[in-house]
Amino acid sequence: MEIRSKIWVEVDGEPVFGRGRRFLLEAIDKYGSINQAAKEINISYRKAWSYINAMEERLGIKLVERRTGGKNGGGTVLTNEARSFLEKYKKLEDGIKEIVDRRFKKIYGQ
Amino acid sequence: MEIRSKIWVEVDGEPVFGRGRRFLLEAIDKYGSINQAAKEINISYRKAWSYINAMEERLGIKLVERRTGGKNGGGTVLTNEARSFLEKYKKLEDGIKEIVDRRFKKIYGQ
DNA sequence: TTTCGTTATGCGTTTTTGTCATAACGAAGG
DNA sequence: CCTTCGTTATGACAAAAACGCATAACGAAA
Repeated sequence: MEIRSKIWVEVDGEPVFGRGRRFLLEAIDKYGSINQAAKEINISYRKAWSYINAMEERLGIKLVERRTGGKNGGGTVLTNEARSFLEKYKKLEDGIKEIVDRRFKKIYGQ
Repeated sequence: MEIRSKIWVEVDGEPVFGRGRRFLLEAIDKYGSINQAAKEINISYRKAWSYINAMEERLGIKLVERRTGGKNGGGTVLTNEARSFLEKYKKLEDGIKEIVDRRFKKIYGQ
């Protein structure tokens, strides 16, 4: 028996950002490609693409700069707004899991 | 933009108990009836029934005592094990939301 | 034996989620 | 000029999960 927790951001009651999308943006930042990022975190490109579109629409922020075609087929880089948003989310999330785990051990014991 | 959080218990990687099921058990305790409880928390009886079955199977604990037929058509009461489990979960959950909200205000607020 | 409000459950429908196939793009190199 | 390559971009179908309707069974009391 284990405890799990998650936190996420909503806009108008619709989920807009959580741990999965955090990993997606971080992977895009690392690889410069939605395609590679999706492989890294084990989701389909289609899904990654849908996530990004939904996030941008709901947040009203342009998160990525996409280039299609060209050398290496193109690519995608994070905007400064995306980096800033990501940082805030990381601050929010980091440490929560530890707090929850500690409580779990204390209450359920051993 | 608002923050949301949830915690839940898993067994073998399968979710087994969370806020919704907490409310369900509490409502059963209050009304002595799965049917009334389901109405109270706005889910179908079918769903409530499925939840209970899955919980009991995965936890390996008998959570409710069901009686069918008879005066008032029967009813359902919580077992002592269920009450004990519920108490632990409430201890675990209560306060987490406040911690998360405080962080959110601090990081995103004003 | 009728009534009543439960529990119990099969099954078709709807909604959501996931996956596959394929087009478009455009810089670089031949 | 045109082929190549690894991207981005989407439609359309498939699979899975969730939903909820319809109906049976139950048994104490009147």
